Amino acid sequence: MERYNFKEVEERWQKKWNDNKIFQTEVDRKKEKFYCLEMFPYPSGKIHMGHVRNYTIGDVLSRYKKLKGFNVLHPMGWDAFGMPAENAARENNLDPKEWTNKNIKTMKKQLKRLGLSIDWEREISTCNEDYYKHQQIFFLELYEKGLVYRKENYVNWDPVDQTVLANEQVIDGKGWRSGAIVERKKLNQWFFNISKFSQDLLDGLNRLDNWPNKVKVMQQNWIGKSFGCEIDFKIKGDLPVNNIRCFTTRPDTLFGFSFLALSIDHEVSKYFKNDNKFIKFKEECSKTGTTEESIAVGEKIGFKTNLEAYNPLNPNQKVPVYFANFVLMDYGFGAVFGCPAHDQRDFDFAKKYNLEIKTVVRPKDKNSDYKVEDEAYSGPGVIINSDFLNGLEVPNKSVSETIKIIEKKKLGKKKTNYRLKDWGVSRQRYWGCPIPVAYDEKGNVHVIPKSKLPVKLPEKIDLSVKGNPLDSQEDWKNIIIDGKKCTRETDTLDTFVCSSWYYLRFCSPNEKSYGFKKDEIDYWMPVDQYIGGIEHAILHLLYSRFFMRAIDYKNMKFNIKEPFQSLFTQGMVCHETYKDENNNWLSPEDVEKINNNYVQKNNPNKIVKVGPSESMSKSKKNVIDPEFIVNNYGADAVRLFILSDSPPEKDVQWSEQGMTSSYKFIQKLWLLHIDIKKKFLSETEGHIDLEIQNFTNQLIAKFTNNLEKFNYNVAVANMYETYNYLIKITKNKKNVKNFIENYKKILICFTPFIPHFANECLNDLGFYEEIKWPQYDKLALEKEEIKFVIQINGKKRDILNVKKDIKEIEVMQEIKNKKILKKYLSQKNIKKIIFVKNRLINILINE
RNA sequence: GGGCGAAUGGCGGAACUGGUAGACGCGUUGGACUCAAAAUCCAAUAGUAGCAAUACUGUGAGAGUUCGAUUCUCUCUUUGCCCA
Repeated sequence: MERYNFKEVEERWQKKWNDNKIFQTEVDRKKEKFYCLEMFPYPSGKIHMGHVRNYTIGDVLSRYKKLKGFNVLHPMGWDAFGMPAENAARENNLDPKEWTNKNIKTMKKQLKRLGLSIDWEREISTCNEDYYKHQQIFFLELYEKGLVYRKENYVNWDPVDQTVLANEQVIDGKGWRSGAIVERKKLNQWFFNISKFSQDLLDGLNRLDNWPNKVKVMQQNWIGKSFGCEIDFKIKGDLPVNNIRCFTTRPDTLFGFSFLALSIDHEVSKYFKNDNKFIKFKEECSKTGTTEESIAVGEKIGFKTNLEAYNPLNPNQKVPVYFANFVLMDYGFGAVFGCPAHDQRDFDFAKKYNLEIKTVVRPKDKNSDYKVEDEAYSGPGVIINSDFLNGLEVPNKSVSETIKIIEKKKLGKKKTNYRLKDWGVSRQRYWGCPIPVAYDEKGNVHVIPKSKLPVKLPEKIDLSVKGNPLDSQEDWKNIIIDGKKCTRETDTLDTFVCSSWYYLRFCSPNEKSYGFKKDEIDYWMPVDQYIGGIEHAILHLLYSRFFMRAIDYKNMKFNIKEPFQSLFTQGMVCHETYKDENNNWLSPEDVEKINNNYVQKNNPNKIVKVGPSESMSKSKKNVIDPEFIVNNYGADAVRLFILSDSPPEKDVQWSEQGMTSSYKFIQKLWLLHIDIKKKFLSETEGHIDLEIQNFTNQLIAKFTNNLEKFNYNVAVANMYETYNYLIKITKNKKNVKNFIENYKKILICFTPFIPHFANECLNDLGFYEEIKWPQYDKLALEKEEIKFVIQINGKKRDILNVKKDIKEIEVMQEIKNKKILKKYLSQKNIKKIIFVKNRLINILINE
């Protein structure tokens, strides 16, 4: 029997698509566009199963939309700057550029082998000068518009590697690479003024109807809008300080006030700069990281000043003023009032320094004797022990009423606060986009003129030095601007900047003068469907939303504000984890299943411990190499399997059996195809078979619906159902004139999933014209005969095959003839009959 | 601690708007083919009882609304993710 040679067929079709430039796209204003974008990969070496899943989901959608007649833009590129390249280069004494480009070459070949419908003419790579040149122009434009600025800020500093770490590189307070305890250090850094758009970014979420609610909620929390009030506290002491301004969201707890805490960077600190004890305290503080978590978990320490603050609502009360390590300058005004009874951090602090803990809120189910004892109470309740605030409901009434009183007494005013902070974009790294500025000897900023862009990265660098390699590139660093000796900025841009506008570049990938062409943006944008992992729910997606606004700000006049119309977040690919007797991870390749026991392949006496299924990761060795799978089973089979077992938004469990069954399914489809072709292709004389016509019509309806709703796993199930049906009728039916016509429609439905196979079969039937998504007949869906359910007292007792639109009386007639129902209905009183047209009848009787 | 989601056979999962629960796949069991195995094909497969027709139970637990609830409401349990 002829076997289906997936390798030969798939490579032939891929060549054909490539040679005929099938997926190349141009602006065509007569056609409706569809921009399908998957998050572009980091070129780490080889593609992994997560990529296969992500890009297959996007490919099914792109192919479907193309068949529906849309002008589909489906591009691909590389998020090519970043630390792994620098690290790999350092370890292996390579050039990061060479390393990256080699990986891109490999991965591109692997992606092509999957048969993705990508317009490779639009390929971009963020580490190319013709990409980052435009990014530098954007940077300067944002600088001119006042959306970029420089300020001193704290960073996580690894004292061993002499480098700055991102928050996620700090693990348990230690550097991920060196293991050194991370310090807080102040550095001059560049910032994007994203917080300027806080409200706009928040408002924009309301218009994103096709985003998962989860992601919108996460962004909303990240932006963190809160209402509160700023209050001026009067200060007594021997320093020239009269007032300290605080921000608080809980002014209603002012009567529980027992200390005032300042950030060590608060301007009051200038009076202590020569105080040795304070200097020591500052050093202590620098040992805590900068993340909100490390501050919450870490020990709270304070430095008592000789100042005292008056309670604005109770001028008889005076409390001490401290510097404290849990107050950051970024929040409010770097000063908070402490109410230990109702804030855990304040509580910890008060316990340590023996400060008063005064309860001013009681839970609703407690009486006014309630006292906070072991931990702070921050829940809802009623105000107590607070003079004129007593009895107010916490938090809704109490906060707003207190603010009113404070405003009336002119002690402070209502204020909206956002948690979202400006985006620090400076990275002390080589392998990133250079920031196009320089500094003169006095430290003044000079921008590099646009005509001198791009500022290219120096080619031959010494990566073995500690810290940022660019710092030691003297010949690159020193330049003359306007006759002045200047030094280049040696920090490079956060790679999130590169990915914040790549979706725009795809619209005009070859435009030389600017990052994109406005009229092409107007045609292609927004991205109609964006697909990627949930891990980018906040940063990347928020930065992209910001960038769109920042570019538009003051000049561009985009038609749209939001870059991504719809967002789909796909689940991860998981696999069981294996360990040997010494708890070393084992790869699935080294594990074998014999008689329901897992053993090591080369050593069947050694038992393997099977752990839970977790997302594939190199460190746990539970990875399956897509290249190996594609070579063994073919691209179509992999595409089919990766979509078949779970809904795309959920995690999928990799299974060898599942993979094999997808492979076998395609082989079976091929045998079926040969049978159908033999039996029905030359059939021009026979009859028109209504059954297959109905089946096909229903299938198209189901398939269309499932594709529209991303129910790809259900669509795959529809494919199996179709096979089961076709195999049956191919045997039983003969002389059917319309068999092939319907079969062709079915094959077209299959093309988004298994494009090589389905196109091959269509050609094999002599079908060479451009394929279009088949239409279905809505009226024909409502069949003549329907299944009608008979319920007695709400329980299903029988199913009748009846004609459509049957009347209640007719159903009752039918029922009377049914033996089974007689035993339920004879000599019983019918209380009530519920008749639902074309569905069921429910007869209620007395038992 | 807060927010959001999830819970359906041995497993992954399906079920349109409240109307036949378990589609489809995997696994398992039995059979055919074979000297044998693999592959392939056929059949069965929620549980309990029964030779069977069939009956009863059943969508995490408990209540509620309804003629009827996997679906809607409330309470609880477990669990995942994000934030702290």
